[in-house]
Amino acid sequence: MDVPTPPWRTPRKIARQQLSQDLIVRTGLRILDEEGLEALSMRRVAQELGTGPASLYAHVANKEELLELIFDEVVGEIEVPIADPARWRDQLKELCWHMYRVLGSHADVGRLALASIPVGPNAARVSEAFLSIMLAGGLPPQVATWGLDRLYLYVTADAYESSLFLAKQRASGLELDSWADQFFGQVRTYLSQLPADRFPSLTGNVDAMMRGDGDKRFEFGLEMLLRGLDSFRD
Amino acid sequence: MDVPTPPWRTPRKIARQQLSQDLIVRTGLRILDEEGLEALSMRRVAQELGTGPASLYAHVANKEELLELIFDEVVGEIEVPIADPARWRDQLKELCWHMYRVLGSHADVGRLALASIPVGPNAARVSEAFLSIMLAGGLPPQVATWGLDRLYLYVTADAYESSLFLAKQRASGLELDSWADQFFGQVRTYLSQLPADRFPSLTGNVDAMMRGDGDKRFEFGLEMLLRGLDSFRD
DNA sequence: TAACGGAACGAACAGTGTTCGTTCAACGAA
DNA sequence: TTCGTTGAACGAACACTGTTCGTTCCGTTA
Repeated sequence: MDVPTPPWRTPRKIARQQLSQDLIVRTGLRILDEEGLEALSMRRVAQELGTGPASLYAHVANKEELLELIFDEVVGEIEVPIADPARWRDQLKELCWHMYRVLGSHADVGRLALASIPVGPNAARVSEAFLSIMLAGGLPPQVATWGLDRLYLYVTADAYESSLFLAKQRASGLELDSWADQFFGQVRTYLSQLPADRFPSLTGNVDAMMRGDGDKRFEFGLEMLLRGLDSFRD
Repeated sequence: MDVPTPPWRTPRKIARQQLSQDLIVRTGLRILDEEGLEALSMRRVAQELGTGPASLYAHVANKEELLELIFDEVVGEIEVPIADPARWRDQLKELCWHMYRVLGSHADVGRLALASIPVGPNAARVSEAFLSIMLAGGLPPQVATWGLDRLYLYVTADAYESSLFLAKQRASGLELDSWADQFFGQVRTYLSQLPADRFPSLTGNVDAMMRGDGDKRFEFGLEMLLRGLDSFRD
């Protein structure tokens, strides 16, 4: 025989739901994947979990921490190899590509890529892999550690830039192909119409400027970096 | 003998002020330099100009456009050389360093560096300089244009990352040196305390990981890129 | 059983970018 | 000179944001 709730007491909707940091992070990542970074607010996450935004703060310090946790969650998808001295260059390349693809598969995550210091548990794991590969390849420790720093910056910067393009495409409401045609068509027109006397190199190489998609440019830059890194070998 | 304003008409504070896009951009840049990116809101700019935020929209489409214009204003400070075939490598290096320094002198501008497609008038001027130097150095057009793309990404990404550190320092309320000691001390401790069996490379090279300030790392990465670029010469 | 501590929660705060409708002022035509 | 037009300038308001503060709930321990 329960005593009925007095009418002056606000009834709760449901029994309190158990939250956890992991649940919040996974929910955030799902929202980001499906709706984009702009849709990822504390309220949106809370709504998805059937609660209010204030409840999230028992598990994450603030939104910034949530974003860092989400990014590290994604980095957790990166599989890392065991270093092989005979294949260190290929392994570095493959690892960079793998990272590039994982970040690209959660498109808007690129926008978080440069926002955090790589000290999450998964980022440390990936850093260890990078470093061990370079050390196995005979690079001096200082070259390897700085190489790690710069390669990580390169991959995350490329991811960041790609995510910006994607945001523009999404904001346009167009399909990716339509948007790309339009956007890059505009860039081409802009370059073509620059005054040739002041911009002879740009106007004279518009085709070369426009050639190559994101993959090709990433590949080219990576090759630059790896060749440069190789030149520091003893 | 003027007729007095009727009391039912809201009196204007002052005579209407003439605004211009240039004035808004310069004001925005000043606020960003003095108070940081977080303080740069439409309201803050409008306040500084003695008006309301809605007035700015007669001159800039939205905040995003204002930030792009501010960035291009800063890029306008970059002096570009005339390409010299005999010194193309040095010239590239100097241009990158010059750009690095200009971006660094407006510290929070780095946060805008990756946000815009480099098609502003000043960005085009800098792009032309990069490209002409590489072409003068004998690089094939495709290598030069992709090299431009990747070098630009590198410099702006480094600026972005640096500005993040600066934001953390500013948020801490500490002086730069105090904050750096504390922050990097924490990173060092974190690395040192990773389990050595799972992170042998990181834990075995903490000193090398921590060595080198931003300038050194930028220099190293730039050297990687330039050596790599050189390897593509015919 | 009562007290404690941490999780969960709602209300509210201060702030954001932007839009909408209005006012102002300059300019050109009649 | 007057009137109409147009674009700049403006204020009020909207919808939204991250976060804090105070309260309630619930599990654990003494």
